Amino acid sequence: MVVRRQSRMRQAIYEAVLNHPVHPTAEYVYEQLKPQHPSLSLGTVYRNLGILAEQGLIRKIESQSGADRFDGNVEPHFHVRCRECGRLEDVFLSYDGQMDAQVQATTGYRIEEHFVTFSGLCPQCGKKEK
Amino acid sequence: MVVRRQSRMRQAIYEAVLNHPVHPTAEYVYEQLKPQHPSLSLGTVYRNLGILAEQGLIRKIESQSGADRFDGNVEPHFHVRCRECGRLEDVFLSYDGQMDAQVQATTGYRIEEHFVTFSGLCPQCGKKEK
DNA sequence: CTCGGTGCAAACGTTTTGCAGAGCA
DNA sequence: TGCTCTGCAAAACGTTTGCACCGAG
Repeated sequence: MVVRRQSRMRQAIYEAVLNHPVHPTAEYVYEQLKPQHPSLSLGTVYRNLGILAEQGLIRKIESQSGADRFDGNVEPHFHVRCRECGRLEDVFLSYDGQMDAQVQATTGYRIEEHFVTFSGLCPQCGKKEK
Repeated sequence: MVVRRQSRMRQAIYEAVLNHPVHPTAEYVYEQLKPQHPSLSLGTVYRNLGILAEQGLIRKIESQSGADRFDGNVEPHFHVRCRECGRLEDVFLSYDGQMDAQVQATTGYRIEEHFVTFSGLCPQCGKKEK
């Protein structure tokens, strides 16, 4: 890997992901930082989110239909997504590493991790649907 | 929902997904059907895959980095993806519906289902990496 | 001074959409 | 005949990349 220098922009992008309660998209991070950093470009946001994910400082979460999201919490944890409004939140359940071993034995894959995503309706959308 | 008519094209697209061992992309379905249906267009494939998924006849699987994949198996089951070559296969583990209830209780979401994706190296890529 | 970071804009791959015509009920 | 489905092409969308300049070390 290339040796990375310290850069104010990357630090700001990192903090924007860390400090945000939701799991922001690249576009969202861009809009958050644009006021304080008028020269910022979207390409830089994408580049740095990619670098940060590669370094293991943040995680990239693929979102079904729509833009990728990023997560400042790198501990194993799961997510719940509202199928109506797309809201994505953390779920704290114990990570069952035994499942990885079990799948590794039956599939022949060298399993490194697994992701769990719950899907349903968030409280707001659940009310509307009734 | 709009009342759907029967269409040969949609039926053919449905069968292409069902009869295929892997989890095909829209592009792949298109290439499979093009020889027998020279007038077929990619837009029609996308439209019909969307309709079939909406009707619950197939499932849409979001694939991290790359094109969406479709799955003719609508029974709850999980997937394993090779992080190197992107191969996606089924994993048969018992579906734990209790987890849904547990998450519903702690998050307030009305949970309908959950998805599990294992990630690692497939046997071929595992060999290369050694 | 060197080499990584940045802004800008163009390009990319995937998916969606507007339209006019074909086809099912 | 109604309204859906289709092909086509253009456009939308999220993301990546080439380039020239800026800036950290």
